[in-house]
Amino acid sequence: MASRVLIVEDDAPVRRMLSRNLEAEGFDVSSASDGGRALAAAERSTPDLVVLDVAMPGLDGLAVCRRLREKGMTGGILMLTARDAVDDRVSGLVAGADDYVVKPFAIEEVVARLHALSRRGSDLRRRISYADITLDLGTNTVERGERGPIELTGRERALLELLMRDPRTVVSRDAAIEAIWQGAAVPNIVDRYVARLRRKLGEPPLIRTVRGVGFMLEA
Amino acid sequence: MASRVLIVEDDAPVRRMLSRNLEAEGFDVSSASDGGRALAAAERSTPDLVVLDVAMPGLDGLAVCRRLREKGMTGGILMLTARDAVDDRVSGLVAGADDYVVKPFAIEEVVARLHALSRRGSDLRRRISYADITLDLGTNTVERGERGPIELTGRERALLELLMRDPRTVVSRDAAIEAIWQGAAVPNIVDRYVARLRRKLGEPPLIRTVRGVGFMLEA
DNA sequence: TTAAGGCTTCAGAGTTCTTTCAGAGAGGCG
DNA sequence: CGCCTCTCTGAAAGAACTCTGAAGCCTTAA
Repeated sequence: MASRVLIVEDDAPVRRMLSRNLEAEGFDVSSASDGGRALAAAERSTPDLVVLDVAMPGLDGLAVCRRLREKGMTGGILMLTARDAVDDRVSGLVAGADDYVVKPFAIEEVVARLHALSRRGSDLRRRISYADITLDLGTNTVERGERGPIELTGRERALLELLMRDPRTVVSRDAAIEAIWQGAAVPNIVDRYVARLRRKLGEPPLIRTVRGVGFMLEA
Repeated sequence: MASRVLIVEDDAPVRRMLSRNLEAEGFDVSSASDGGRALAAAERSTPDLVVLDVAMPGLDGLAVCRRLREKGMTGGILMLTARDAVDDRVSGLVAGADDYVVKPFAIEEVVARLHALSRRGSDLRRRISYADITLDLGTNTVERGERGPIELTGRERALLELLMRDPRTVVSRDAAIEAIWQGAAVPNIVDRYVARLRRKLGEPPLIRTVRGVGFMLEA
């Protein structure tokens, strides 16, 4: 009952090194050299764990992570990020990663974290709260006070999560489009989703617009 | 303008070691030995940065972190977590921490991360103050003493910022028009916005007219 | 293949901000 | 005290920004 690990890493030597070591640790390893292949591989046989390099040509780690979660992958995802790229780590968690290791890494570190993730299993339900709302990242639902669960679509959840990560801090349309749409969208799309969130979240209003700047979460 | 750091750590030797080293690094250090005291200390003088041990008797680091954020603390929070406690790190970030260091840590690591956070924080949420007013450049709001937040429009904020950059220094209409309107406007526009700021900022008056010259900020 | 739901864009309505003007008000000087 | 200049303010037109309904496209599920 070995955990199946999928390694996604474009650098062949690193990939092989990981592969070798994780196999030696008793994991059932498969690997992919880019984002597209990773998604295909995950489609074929859902891995229990994924080791994902953030920086890759083509579909990058964040995008892969997002897609995996959208497809219902619930296992642990360990990101490999560049040193000091704090933003990567945060975006990684936003995209649905569970933990990360900074490159260059000690292989023991990766092994230890994977074991931890595997132990933790898939019963994890990450949630974030602010004021009287709680967003369940596992099920894309929000609870507000005593009100029953409100179901969100993928985009709605992504935007709400972005706002909840930094409450009382303005998020510009550009920043949101960068984070959620990878820069490819009309600014108005943010307004559209803010409107939907406002309607779904009900009263009293939580999302405040700061004219000329963007939107922010505030109780 | 040293960054004020609050250290929250129940283990006295570790706390003293941190305190000594961070002071040597030029931080303005205060410390607390448990969660309750930490919140009280943060209440008294809002720190720019917080170093927070996750594992503490009573109110633990995660709870403290959450409370601090709820209270509007916007500075960087660095968590100290136990090795292999992956859940702690993730929950820490979810609770609002900005980064973490694994125990046992090298003091250099802590110092480096704090500097990084201090740098990041300063351009994420910049604020400038003079007398009893504080202008939040991120949200275009002003707070005056105990009064609630006053929202400014883009032009109002630009003008107030200009005045606050050099308090007690006269800014001529031409200079203001040059800086804010790129030279394309009637001098009277400045009067118009000074009037609005005066009304919004209330009593006692802060913007003084220097007849024949311009305006200046003075308590 | 159809149906349903989500995603995105567009255009018009609604709201808020910006700018100008003109006249009232205040200050300084002979 | 009177005059002249500079400053202040209300009103209003115009510009900019935000919000929302509607419609088309795409993906997924049946």
